[in-house]
Amino acid sequence: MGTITKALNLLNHFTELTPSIGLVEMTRLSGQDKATVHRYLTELERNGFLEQDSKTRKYRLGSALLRLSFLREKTFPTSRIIANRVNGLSEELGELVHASLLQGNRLSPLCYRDAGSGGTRVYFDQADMIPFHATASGMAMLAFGDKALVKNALVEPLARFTENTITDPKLLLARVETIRSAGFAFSDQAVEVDVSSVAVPFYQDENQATGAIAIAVPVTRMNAASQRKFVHALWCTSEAITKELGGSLPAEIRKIWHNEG
Amino acid sequence: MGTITKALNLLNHFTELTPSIGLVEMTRLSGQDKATVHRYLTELERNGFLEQDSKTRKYRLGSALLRLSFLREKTFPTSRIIANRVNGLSEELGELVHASLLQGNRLSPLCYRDAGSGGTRVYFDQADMIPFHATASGMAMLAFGDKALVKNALVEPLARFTENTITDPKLLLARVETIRSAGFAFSDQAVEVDVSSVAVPFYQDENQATGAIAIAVPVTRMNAASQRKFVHALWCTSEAITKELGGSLPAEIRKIWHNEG
DNA sequence: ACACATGGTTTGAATATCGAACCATGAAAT
DNA sequence: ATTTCATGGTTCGATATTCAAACCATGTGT
Repeated sequence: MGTITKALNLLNHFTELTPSIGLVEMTRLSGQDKATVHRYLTELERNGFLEQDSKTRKYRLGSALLRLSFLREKTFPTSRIIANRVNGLSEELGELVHASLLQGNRLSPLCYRDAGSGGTRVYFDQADMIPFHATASGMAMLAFGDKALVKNALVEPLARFTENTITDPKLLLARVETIRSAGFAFSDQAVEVDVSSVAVPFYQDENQATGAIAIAVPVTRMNAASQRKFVHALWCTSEAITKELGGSLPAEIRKIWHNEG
Repeated sequence: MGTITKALNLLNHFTELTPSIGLVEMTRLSGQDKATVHRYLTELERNGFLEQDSKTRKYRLGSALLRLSFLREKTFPTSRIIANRVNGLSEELGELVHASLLQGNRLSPLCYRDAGSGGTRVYFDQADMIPFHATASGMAMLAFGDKALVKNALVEPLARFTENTITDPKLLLARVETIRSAGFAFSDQAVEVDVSSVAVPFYQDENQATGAIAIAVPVTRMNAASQRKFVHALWCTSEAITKELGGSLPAEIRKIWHNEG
């Protein structure tokens, strides 16, 4: 692991709950030496990736990120494309729809839209990390993303969120296989009681999935018929997103989706 | 200059016109060795700061930037705060208002809003770099930002855009002094014929300006009376932005603005 | 088949990074 | 006022990473 990776990893310690971090705290979080961390932090700051509060001396994410994110979105509008489709689907179905993007071993929410059907809404927290083994989106990534993801998901014991969370690695692998042949991922109250989801992957190229789009509903609204409807809608939307992103569905995926549809 | 800075600088070569760059091209642009650049690029890619097109093998800005930008904006909503004020001011005056942020030696546009009064609009290009010596915003940064900016602005010869562009370093320094005592920056057709602007800085702390907010109008609508109106409006808006960003106006600035207002 | 450009990899030599120990400052506590 | 603790920040010799030149592999147009 090179210097650049180590430095950039510091940025991942900023979260919604800890938006600014001091030097010593960051050394604790990263497990590296204080002098090293300090050099990294100041160098990141000089480049606008961090800012330092002049009073508390704590560091926070910097405005260079805004500029580069803007530019990326202007020249390669992933976010806009996906958000449009998410909104469209949510409106069409009247349910909560959300999309997440994979980066490395991290799956993070990109956008969501709740049409607010019937008053019951599902909580969904943005800009945080999504656990792979307990969500439909995460399972979709394990099944259709880079093969290495599965191994990586098992290095740590699987956290339990509810009674339904899969914590046995063997069961998880079996579930991944099921999902692969079904062409969609599903999760029943595995991260939160009363919430069921289905998810499908989308592609930026024709190899591995780069993200997933999911529908989450109160468990009372999920049955065989509604699930079929949701999955079909997701398949269509994913195909549209994939096309707009300049990717294409892998042959085996296309086969499943079109035969079952 | 450390490794991190050199690697991060590669990101700055992506522009709206060159949104994806290959290895050799990047070597040329950065002036560094090919092996080095390749290591940097792959390491940036592994962290999601770049993505590589699977066909052309070119690199483009990655989605980690979206995630981090999102998080920054959620925990420290610079962009939202400024955009709100820009919109408000533009609506109030019916003129084009824009804001830019300083990062290092780079001034880049953050947002703009043209209320579209009278059909005449001013062209404004986002996500690019703003020249310091030829714009009101840039001059505001030279006058009220980090003192080192002025030196840095003079290392290269001053590019000429129109007949009115200041290209003589001595004249530039004199102009900076004028602006400092006036409390606002102005520019008359220095970057584009027929466009006049006024600009004032805003602050995230109480030392140096971190950005500028400006009004650009067709030269026919700029006279002593309208300029006074624009400057006054900018002062109020900057004070509001500065406060919302958690900063405060330096004593000497406050004195000028309140006495003249 | 050939030249040429691209992406990517290897090598010893050079250089920048690492990290233990150190300094400086400020806030509580005695 | 002095001590203590925690913080941010700096120094410097050992060492691990980066550098740059040469090389390989692949694809493309002639």
